Amino acid sequence: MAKLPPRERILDAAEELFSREGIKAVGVQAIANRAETTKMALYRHFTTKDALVEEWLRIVAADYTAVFDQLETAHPGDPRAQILGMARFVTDGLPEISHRGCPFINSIAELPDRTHPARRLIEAHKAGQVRRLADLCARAGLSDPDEAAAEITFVLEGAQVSTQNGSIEHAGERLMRLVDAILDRHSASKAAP
Amino acid sequence: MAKLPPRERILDAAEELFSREGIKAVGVQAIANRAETTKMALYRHFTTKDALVEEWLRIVAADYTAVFDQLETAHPGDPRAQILGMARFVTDGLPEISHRGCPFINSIAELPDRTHPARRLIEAHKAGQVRRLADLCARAGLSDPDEAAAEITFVLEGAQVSTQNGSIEHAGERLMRLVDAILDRHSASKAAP
DNA sequence: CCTGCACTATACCGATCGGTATCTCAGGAG
DNA sequence: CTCCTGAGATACCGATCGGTATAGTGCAGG
Repeated sequence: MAKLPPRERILDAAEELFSREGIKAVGVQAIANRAETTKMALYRHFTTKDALVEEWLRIVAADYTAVFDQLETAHPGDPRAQILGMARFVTDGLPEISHRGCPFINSIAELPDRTHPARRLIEAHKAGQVRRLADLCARAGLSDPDEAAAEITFVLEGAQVSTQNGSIEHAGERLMRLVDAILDRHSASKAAP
Repeated sequence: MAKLPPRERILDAAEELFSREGIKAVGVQAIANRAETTKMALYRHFTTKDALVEEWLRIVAADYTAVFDQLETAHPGDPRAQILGMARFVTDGLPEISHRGCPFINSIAELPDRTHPARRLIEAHKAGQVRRLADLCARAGLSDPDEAAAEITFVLEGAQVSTQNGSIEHAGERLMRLVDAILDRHSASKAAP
């Protein structure tokens, strides 16, 4: 078992602990322990705990963006398939996320200061996702792309929240059906007055 | 200006600070200060900080339940109006909640332990809300009440999350339109195959 | 007056927080 | 062999955490 370099081990440990326990609940010592290194080493790679939090969220955001990119190459010229692919990605992630929750939603709850770099990163990422979704909706010929993108965003977020608090059964399938219905409704709205 | 009794002042201070800063970010000393009393008085009324958190969430949950009750008396025998009233209530709360977020969603992010009393309270409350919503959907004659209630729950939660992270404009109106569309779709699904 | 009670004020407890200084020790250069 | 360098481990820093002990204060009822 070849160890990864210290920086990667620290980021892996941060990913695991932050997403499982929350940001404020996890101390840097715990991260260092799990990464099988020391606090000193951690502070050589990250100036402060906040910087580590920010870097962790940056990686998570990049992973989501990568899914968008991957869907674009998997379904070129088929924006509707890309949108449904994003919904499918969230659906597939629900069981794993179950009761742990979305890292962005959870983290923003612990970052009430809107000027905090990590929070700005989350907000910029979410805004980018919505913009990209609206672009896909426009390309899919929907009559009101902004509205459709907003509605789809609502249900994607809501499905994750409801899975976390355990209030909804079969959240995945319901999410898929609802996204499909939203797309249908915005496709037909111009044709059936 | 007649002061409220200490216990009420403490709960008011907890409401303000917990919902604004988060649970772990607020110390009992800060709550006591804002309530214009002392830590000692606080621990006379609440055995521990967790107990105060739980009591706060119990009150917030009761407020939500009271809205359901109030809508029932305002629109007796009109379940659809009650459902739309609930959506309107969330919509009207969005500007105030703006960037602060829903107390339940935020708190559950800081309570990863599912056996924690406060978390159990939140989960029980959310499950009750969904059950009540499904009951209204059934009374409104929708073909699949559980599905409709789940979908409405998704969008109510999602609208709050998206408002908090600032990614969606006009979230309120979009929420209302989407809930309306969901109700229409589940009303017509049996009549138009 | 006095007694009792609820509340306040303050000091303190051990633990832990984010962050840092110091100390140890391996290994290459001469 | 000595000397230097630099990374890793340890101890430590002040601050703050949740929670408590203790002494004082205002006010009711007898």
